[in-house]
Amino acid sequence: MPPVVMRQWFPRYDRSMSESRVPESDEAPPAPGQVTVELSAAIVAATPAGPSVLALRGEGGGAPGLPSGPLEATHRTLEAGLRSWVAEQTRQELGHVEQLYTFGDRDRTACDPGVRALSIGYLALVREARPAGSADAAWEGWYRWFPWEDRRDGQPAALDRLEARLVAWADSGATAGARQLRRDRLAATFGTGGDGWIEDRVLERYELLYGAGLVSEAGAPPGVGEGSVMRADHRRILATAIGRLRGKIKYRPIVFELMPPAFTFLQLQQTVEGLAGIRLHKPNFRRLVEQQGLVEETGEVTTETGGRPARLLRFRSEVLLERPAPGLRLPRPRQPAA
Amino acid sequence: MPPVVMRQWFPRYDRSMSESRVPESDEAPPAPGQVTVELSAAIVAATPAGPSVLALRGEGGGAPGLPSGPLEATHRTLEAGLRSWVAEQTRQELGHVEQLYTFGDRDRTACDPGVRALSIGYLALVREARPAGSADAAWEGWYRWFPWEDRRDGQPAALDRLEARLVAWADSGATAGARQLRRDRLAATFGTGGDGWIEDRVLERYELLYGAGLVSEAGAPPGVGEGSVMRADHRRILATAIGRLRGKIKYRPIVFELMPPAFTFLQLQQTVEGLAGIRLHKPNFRRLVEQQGLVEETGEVTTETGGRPARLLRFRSEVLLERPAPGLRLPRPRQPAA
DNA sequence: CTCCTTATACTCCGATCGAGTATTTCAGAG
DNA sequence: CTCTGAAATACTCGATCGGAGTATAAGGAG
Repeated sequence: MPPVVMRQWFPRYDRSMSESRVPESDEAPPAPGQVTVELSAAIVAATPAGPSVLALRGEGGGAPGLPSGPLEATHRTLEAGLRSWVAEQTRQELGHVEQLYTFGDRDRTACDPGVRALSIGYLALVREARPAGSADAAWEGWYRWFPWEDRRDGQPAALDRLEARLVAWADSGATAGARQLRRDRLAATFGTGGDGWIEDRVLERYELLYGAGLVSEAGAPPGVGEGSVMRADHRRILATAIGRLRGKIKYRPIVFELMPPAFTFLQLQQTVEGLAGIRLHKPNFRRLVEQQGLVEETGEVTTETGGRPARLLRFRSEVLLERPAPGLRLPRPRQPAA
Repeated sequence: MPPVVMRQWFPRYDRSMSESRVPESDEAPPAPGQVTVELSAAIVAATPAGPSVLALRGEGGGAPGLPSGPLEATHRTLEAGLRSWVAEQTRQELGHVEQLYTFGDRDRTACDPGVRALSIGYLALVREARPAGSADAAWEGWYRWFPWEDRRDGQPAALDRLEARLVAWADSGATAGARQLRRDRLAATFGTGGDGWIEDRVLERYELLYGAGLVSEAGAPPGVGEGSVMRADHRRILATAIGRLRGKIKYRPIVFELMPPAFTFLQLQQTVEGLAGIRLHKPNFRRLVEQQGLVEETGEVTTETGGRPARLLRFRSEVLLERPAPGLRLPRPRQPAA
């Protein structure tokens, strides 16, 4: 996968940055039997090269993580708590925010087993990937952590490597029944061989890879797994975020939360392609967006795109009131008739 | 709405019941600043008359609630904790279980404000609505709590009553801008007038009604709101469950988790209609199910349906591996050309 | 002026799906 | 035994959706 170039839709953005306070984790050590709650956000922005998330450098050379912090008594709502941590650690103005999932497996939190660590993951979308806001925060292409999820240029090499090892994993089941079960699960999540690939099932694929020991873990020697490592369960949260976003663009006009106020058809298409990790047919995508009434022309054009000047569009927020499910149905290659 | 008749697909089920232990809530009073976690399940079963949930009678004449209990240190995972509470309080064998949402607003928990009460809601599906398992548990049609959500026999009277009051609520906004915002939100969630009604948005509708003070609350005089009351935030969890289920049947074959091993087309259709709260076109539903390859014939027929004997079907679980999104697309009446 | 690049417009055609109608097959009443 | 009603099942029509391909327009660089 080519490195994500951080050219922005809005390259001219420039605002004074200020450093953020690192959360102090030594406020009160949790007593045994108690519950701690961590709020984490996968903050996503779109760039021409693909979607990016805001990652915080790990302390002391550790694995990077998502912006996060503990739930505190002062937070009126969970989302408010999340927003306050994000505001403190980054300089982003969050647009759409939604809760993803609450993780709480006892055996998957490496730390003190006497304390129950709940982790509530959130997805947040921002319109422009501003300068990260602190020296510890940086925008990174999200496929860095999920290289097998990017099928825009055909099946990625990472997936080629993984597939062989996944088959080996399936065949290493203890009993014949277990092997069949593993093969079935493999077929359902990875679609075996590229056809039948379902973009949404990011978390299911990650969990399968995790169970099969095929993703890198913090502390493991390099090369043993695919993709970069994240702190705690943050990579799992990111997988959930990607899956949710991929699923949701199909039935809600959520992509526009990632777009600047005015954009071209191709920019919109490339954003969707980046999110979904697949390529789309240009004329059909155009027609789809047009006839869905999701956008309207601003009247202006831009010549920044290279060839013929492109008309600029804006999102028609009225569709939220008009149409029932104004999403961008992703085309699925039609099966040849049986 | 006619009262839900508890005739079962499986009326012949008969197993010795045993009383369940009521959870002791006095194990250790939470200290200020601490976090408590309650796990609650909306357990859903399908009956010919419509979907039902298992409700626990409220103690001392209080409002009924969902099976639930606090997260404990012995629970390995959140789902395991939920299952153990459900096993203790009911006699149901849960099939599909999925996490819905974590609620944690400080101001919406009526009890001790010093303690943060998290509430993690789950959706669970069971194949047969067995006898409730304890004298305190009972199956209830879910539209009892959401009468405005049942559009199977046209727009329900409850919604008629509500609409007038919702418009009044919208028009009582402080500023012109607030009024427009309220009208827009109303249009988006309720579809104003019946067309544009989107089944999934159950929670959004409930939250709007809640905010407008139009749903019954515990302790309020009868008649002030529509629908029955539930303990704590359990009604909110149920709203989330209904919405999730309605959304999910469209892209995953989840209805079959509610069906007995063999069933007829009409039973399947009525189950879907009950869940979605709308009526479907019989021949088209048939064709849809057939050509989707979701079911296969068992070879047997049943005469219990009244007229011509109906063939019995079973779910083809293989489709989970074959097809990408094997859901039951719900038909949406086509708009007359503009 | 040529060529390259991108934007935009249009066509074809199979598959989908809403809507309606006709036919079969049983149970039970007369 | 026959009629009747209820439900199951089968078939048709036509609009539209949407995948795939191709053609044309309009700028910039050389």
